Amino acid sequence: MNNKAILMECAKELFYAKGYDAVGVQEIVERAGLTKPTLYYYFGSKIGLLRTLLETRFERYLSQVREAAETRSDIRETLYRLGEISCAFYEEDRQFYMLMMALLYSARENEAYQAVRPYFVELYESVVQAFEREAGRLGNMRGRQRQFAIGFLGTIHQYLFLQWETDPEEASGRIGGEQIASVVNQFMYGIFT
Amino acid sequence: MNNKAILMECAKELFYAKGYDAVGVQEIVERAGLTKPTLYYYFGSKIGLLRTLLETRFERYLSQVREAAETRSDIRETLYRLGEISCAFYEEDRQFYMLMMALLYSARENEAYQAVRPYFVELYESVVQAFEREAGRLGNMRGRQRQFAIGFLGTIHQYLFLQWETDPEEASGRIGGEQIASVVNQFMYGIFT
DNA sequence: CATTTTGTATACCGAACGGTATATTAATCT
DNA sequence: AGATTAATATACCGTTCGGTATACAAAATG
Repeated sequence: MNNKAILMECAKELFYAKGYDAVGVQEIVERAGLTKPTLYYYFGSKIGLLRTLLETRFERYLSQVREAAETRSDIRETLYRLGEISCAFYEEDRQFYMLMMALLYSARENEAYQAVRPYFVELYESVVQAFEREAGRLGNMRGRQRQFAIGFLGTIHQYLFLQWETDPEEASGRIGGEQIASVVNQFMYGIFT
Repeated sequence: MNNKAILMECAKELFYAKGYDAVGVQEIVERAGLTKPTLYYYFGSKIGLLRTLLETRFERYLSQVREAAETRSDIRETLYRLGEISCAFYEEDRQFYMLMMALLYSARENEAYQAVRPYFVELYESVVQAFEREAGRLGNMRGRQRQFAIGFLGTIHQYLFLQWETDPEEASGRIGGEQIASVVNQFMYGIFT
């Protein structure tokens, strides 16, 4: 790993553990075994570091979501695929996933929030699109695609959040396909399944 | 309002807007038109201020939830009541509600997170209890009460989150009973209703 | 080989951080 | 009235904040 990558990794760990605002630039470079000018050389600013981190890590997930949402298939299939992708993203780096969520829920004025927001807006819009493609087939959706999209993403996330509260370290193995199917099922058909 | 209450109100507004860590004690007292020793006289520390704020605002909501969760009735009725209470809590002070969520999603090491966590644990456990009381009647729940509880709270919250993203200011009126019923319905019976 | 570009470090900036020692005023109690 | 307590302010503490001016070494480029 080169110094740029080291800085991003250290920053991610610290942002996750202490929160973006609470982490000092000094702290990041100390963990990386480097000095401040090096960080400023690569990223220009603290928020620049975060932005680079988001760009390199979130974009791949987002493109997978886009593809799944655009692929014309059964809604259940689509939702399952979206669940699968999201779980994989979570498992790839739990810290990063939870950091994203923390940033999403941080204050509006906060520049860290403003940095993640566009990514979540696009994520959300992709999922809305998936539901909209189904609107024709599901006669009773009557403009509730937005509610469904945010509800679905929320359900998936709640599941991962529970998973993580139970076992923050990656002790347990991968999340099984049946589990994803169970969550998708619950979302689609409710709790009496 | 006495100075203690003024300080809490100002702190809440700032914590909501900028995040707990990003707000300085100086900033709070300036907005309140007071000085630091006054704040430290009442709360002892910055985190003490937050703790007092949580205690005075969250406890009431929590006791309502407890009561609703313990009241023996139809599960649908119970969920509706919980939705109602949560919406009321949200509408009573949207800033405070969103601040709570932001704190819940902040980093584990963060003392602000540690301050809110117990409240959410109790909230969660109350709802688990409500589902557990129904376990006998719902034969197919087989130990999924925890998943349902967090799923339900998540669904309600996602709905409020959408509501707030759409209209952060309290421009629109109260959330209607049918809307709550619709969300509870979606949770219970899925999206094909 | 000379020059430019890339990458890294030392040492510093003013500002803001959370918190406090001390003093003073206003209200309460004896 | 005198003593005590509650409530507020002035002025300060050492530390850390994000960021930078400058210098220097290594590597790429002509």
